Amino acid sequence: MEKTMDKIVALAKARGFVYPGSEIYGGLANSWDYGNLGVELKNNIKRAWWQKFIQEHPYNVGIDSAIIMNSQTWVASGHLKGFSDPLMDCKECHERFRADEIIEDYIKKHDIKLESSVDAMTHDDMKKYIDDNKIACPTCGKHNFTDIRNFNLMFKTFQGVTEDSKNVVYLRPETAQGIFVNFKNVQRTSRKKIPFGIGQIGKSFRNEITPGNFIFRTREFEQMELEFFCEPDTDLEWFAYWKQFCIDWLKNLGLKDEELRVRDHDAAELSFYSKATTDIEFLFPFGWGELWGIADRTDYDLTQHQNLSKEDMSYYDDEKKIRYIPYVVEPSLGADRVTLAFLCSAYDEEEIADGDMRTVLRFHPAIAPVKIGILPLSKKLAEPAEKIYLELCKYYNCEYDDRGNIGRRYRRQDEIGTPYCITYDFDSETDGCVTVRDRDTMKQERVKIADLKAYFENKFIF
RNA sequence: GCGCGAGUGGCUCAGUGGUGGAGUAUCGCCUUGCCAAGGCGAGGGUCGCGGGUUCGAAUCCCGUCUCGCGCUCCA
Repeated sequence: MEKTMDKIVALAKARGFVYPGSEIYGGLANSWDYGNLGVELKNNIKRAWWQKFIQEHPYNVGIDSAIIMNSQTWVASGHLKGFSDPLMDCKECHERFRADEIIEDYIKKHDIKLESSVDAMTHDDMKKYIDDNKIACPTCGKHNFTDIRNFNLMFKTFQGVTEDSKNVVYLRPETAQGIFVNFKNVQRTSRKKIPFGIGQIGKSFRNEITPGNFIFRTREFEQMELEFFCEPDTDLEWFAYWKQFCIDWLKNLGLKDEELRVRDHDAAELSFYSKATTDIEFLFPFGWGELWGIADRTDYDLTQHQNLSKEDMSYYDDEKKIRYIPYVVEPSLGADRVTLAFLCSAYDEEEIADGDMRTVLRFHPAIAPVKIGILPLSKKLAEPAEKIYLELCKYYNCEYDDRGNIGRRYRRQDEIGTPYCITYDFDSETDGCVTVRDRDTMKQERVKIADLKAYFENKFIF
């Protein structure tokens, strides 16, 4: 079986997982909408994350912070500076470069010492320096660049009705900062002692120049982040702990060993704030892609906020009688890309009889958008079957379908990844039983209608 | 932003100057009664948009928009 993005994107659209965004207006590049099944799948995944990381984890609590924050937040976090790149194009060969990098390369090559650092230069300074020194295009060797334009990767907007620069605000590029600025609040109200963690699920926005690969990289995306606060010098132990915890979560929900790999960042790749970073990657049809970044952020963020806000971010340990700014280990997971990973992993085409193919999404029952399909064998049996549906959908997301023949309806449920189908047949009238068919084993079992709720009780937990 | 490619029912596509089609999907009826069956029928498209050439344009020409892929970015 060949698993391709084309097939998965087509199935996603055809069955209501994901549609192209704003389609009736010709679409909007790289925006996607979750459909009737997609929202169930994604919600189930988010719920599964919340359950293991917050609800069942004695150390952690959750919050939900605002998307638009005081802009000082982004000064402290470094985003206002670091997310902004001076870009220019070579008019000769149309390659695009970062002006600061071209200058850095040039001074390194010629062993020149600048009076001030490149970071301190304005765009005009950089342009002038490049022109004065006739720095050549690294690709074609000519010197004919466009002006430098600023690419800020944060979405900018205005709070209030006037477009006054004083009111400039940004859509958050990560959910983490909403946790850091609330560190004191949550610690106080939850009465947690260190070590403890604060988790959050929410949308973030980055004006990426190159998004792509379906919902893998989009400008608007959802994150599931945990910021775990611990004592300095215990960070590496917790780093290892969370790394394993994340891997276990993915595997328990059905991702396979051969689809996952763990990649540690080397020194050159590490972000300025991070002491250690590990990516958990998934093998998508287009190649390996990062799902989960686990970073040791040290005390960087809390220190930055303390310095800028003048608010004390330290924690006092009553038992050890020591005061410190906590270290932070951050497992950060992309909700959209992990949804895509589960979709890709679940996709299967199977030959069930000679030449008879079916497409199956083998979701773990816990994340399957529809848990039970209820299918009367004949339309004449619609009424009692509907009664079963109305009872079961109080507990599980169910779908009732009496259209077309029974085989077609089974296949349809297979295609959306429904783990169980209930068939009400003519015998049900007399023996009070229905047939429950398992998606993966294709085995059928007679179950008393009265026992159905209990029968499914433990099928959808993980 | 640059380069390449593509826009015709929900989907896949045919139609290359003369009254817009097929398969599939959807919906209805009949038949069947446990794995995409059969029959009959229905709905659904100003052919991305604008202009030009022509008696006549989905088709030729010009422009434009949108999408996809690649590149620079992914603190």
